[in-house]
Amino acid sequence: MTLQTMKNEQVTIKDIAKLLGISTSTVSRALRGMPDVNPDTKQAVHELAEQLNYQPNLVALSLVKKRTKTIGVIIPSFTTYFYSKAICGIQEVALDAGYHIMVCQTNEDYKTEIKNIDILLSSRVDGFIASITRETENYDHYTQLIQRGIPLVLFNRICDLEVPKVVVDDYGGAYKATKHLIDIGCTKIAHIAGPDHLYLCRNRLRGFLDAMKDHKMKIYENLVVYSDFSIESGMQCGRELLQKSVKPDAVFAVCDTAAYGAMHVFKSKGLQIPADIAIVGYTNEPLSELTEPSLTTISQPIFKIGKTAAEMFIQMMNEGKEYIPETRILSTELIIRNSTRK
Amino acid sequence: MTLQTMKNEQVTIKDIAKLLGISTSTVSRALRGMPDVNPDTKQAVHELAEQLNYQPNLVALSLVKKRTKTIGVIIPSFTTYFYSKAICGIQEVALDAGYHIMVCQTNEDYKTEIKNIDILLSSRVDGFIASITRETENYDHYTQLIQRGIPLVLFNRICDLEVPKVVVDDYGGAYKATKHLIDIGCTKIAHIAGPDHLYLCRNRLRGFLDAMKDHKMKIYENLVVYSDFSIESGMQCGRELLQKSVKPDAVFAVCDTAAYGAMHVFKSKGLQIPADIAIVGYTNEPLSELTEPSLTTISQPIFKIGKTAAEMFIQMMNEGKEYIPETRILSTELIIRNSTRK
DNA sequence: TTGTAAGCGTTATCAT
DNA sequence: ATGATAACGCTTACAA
Repeated sequence: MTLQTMKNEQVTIKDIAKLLGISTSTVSRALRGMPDVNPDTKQAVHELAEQLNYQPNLVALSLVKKRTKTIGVIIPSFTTYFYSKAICGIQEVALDAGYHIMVCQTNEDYKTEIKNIDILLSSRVDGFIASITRETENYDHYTQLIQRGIPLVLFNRICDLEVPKVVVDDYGGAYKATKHLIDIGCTKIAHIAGPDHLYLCRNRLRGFLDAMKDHKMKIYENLVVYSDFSIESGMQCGRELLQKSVKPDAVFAVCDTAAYGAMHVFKSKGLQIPADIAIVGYTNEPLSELTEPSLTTISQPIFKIGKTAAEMFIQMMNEGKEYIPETRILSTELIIRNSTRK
Repeated sequence: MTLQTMKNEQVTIKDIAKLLGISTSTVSRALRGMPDVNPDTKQAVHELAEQLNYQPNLVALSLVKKRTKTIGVIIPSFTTYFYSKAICGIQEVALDAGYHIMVCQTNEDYKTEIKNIDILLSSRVDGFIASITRETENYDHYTQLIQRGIPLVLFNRICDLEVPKVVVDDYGGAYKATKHLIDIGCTKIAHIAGPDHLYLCRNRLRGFLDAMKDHKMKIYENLVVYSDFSIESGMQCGRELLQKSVKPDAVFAVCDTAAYGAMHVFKSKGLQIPADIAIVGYTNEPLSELTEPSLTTISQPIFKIGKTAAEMFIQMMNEGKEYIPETRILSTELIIRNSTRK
């Protein structure tokens, strides 16, 4: 019966030391491959560690090093494709760099956002990668992090703070989408916007408006309606638009899900897409290829957004105070599908 | 300038003790609301703690208590609706019980599954809630956990181990789905199955076959084709089915995503759904309501699955060796939509 | 009611 | 090249 089968407990550096009749410091040094340790000792330690299936106790390490190598990630929702995909990117980079992630969702609730930060803080995460809720208008909880010198990277849903950020070119994407609708001959173009105090939404709205202006299109102010990104609110917006005095012949939606909702309403009212009304979304979710008709959209490099955010986080950790916040803007691509192929 | 603004470091029990001129043990006791501590002292401690914004250091607590109050969660993929929703349920219960979760995805890769367990183990998670990959055929890594007395709860994708499990009534759901197709008059019913060594898939297949037998339907063996759950493989299966000598007039798919793929292929080949071919899926993803036609499906209480798994985990943690593994089978519901409304 | 001291698993600073 | 020892922040006997 070996040591490990005898007791349930994980093997520690002490066990190895005792078994080898040496001190824990020597074992520690050997394990970490430090110089100034006898090759024979080193080998013996490694062999025994292997044999006993020794796993360093990260909890103890965290306590002494005063850092947990854990990144707190705050997102609005797990079930939104964008965020689940972004997490993939974050985790890939994090694990490669020896970091773990701990993810909390806010459910778009400001209070929950604050609570999540607190929860993660008491777990002593080394810092945060976050996307703010659509409700958040007060950034004190984030400002406090900055003041306390706790690394913070914002992605996608950012706000006006002196921290590294990763976003896509929301303005440019929206501009491209709108121009595309103009190019195919639409004249009464509507926009299903998102929550107004998110930069992301304002930028997409600006891109829409500027594209319209630049191409001398008449802007119908009441053809801009507001959604909360969800399918349901997309449906609501679709219904709203159909009741306007000016009937739109195209819609640019702030995201694919809102577009799905609107599209569904249009079809159920007997409208032909794109003949009667063309639609463009934003994000390029996997299903956008399969909707009927398939959805023209702006694709975002979501995985890369996550990766970039994590890379910036780790750089920030490594460089400490020297690190100068930078905003990385990734580019988007117009994917033309049947919802705009007249 | 107060203590906390002076130094970046988090306030500790020592700081409070020093400031109050008492010992750390008293502070600790006061903070935890233990009896036998002078009400005045207790109040002073609480007030100062509040004022200094003291947050207990969970890392230190974990070290002394030899448990981290963290659950390792292993899922095939973040971006699959089912798992992201299940995580919501898990996290809700976990947070309420003072637990944190640390989620890793396997990407359906067996080696990654093993690696994830290792990673989480070195973080000293208290146990695991897991769904195995579709590749996993060897369960040694899980058996080792059990032997070491580390709590494990399996959900959805389970295997034959003596641990608590949460599943839906896969057999019954499949039976209901198939019977529905029979009821509406289909006679050549195909099944898009999933990876054969997942119980979940075998049970759905059995449910399908039994429903057919019980209703004296002719079973066309080569109308059972295998997918890997993805949209793409659903498309592949759809194409396959159309090439069979016997043309199916209905399909029961192992999951909604595979159904989406098949549906897309059928439509692109000019088939009318459900007139030419009816379709039923499994899971009831949010989008299944919006597909064209909307998808009849078996809805699963995903959030509840997650919650139940977490509840069982916590019960297991609390009861320790006394806990007797139990398998909770949640029921499903047939949601009839247009893909089967002839 | 409160304080002292040991311990959780590790690293780091001195000695030796 | 190696060993003691203190420290990380907290809990917990045991003393007082």
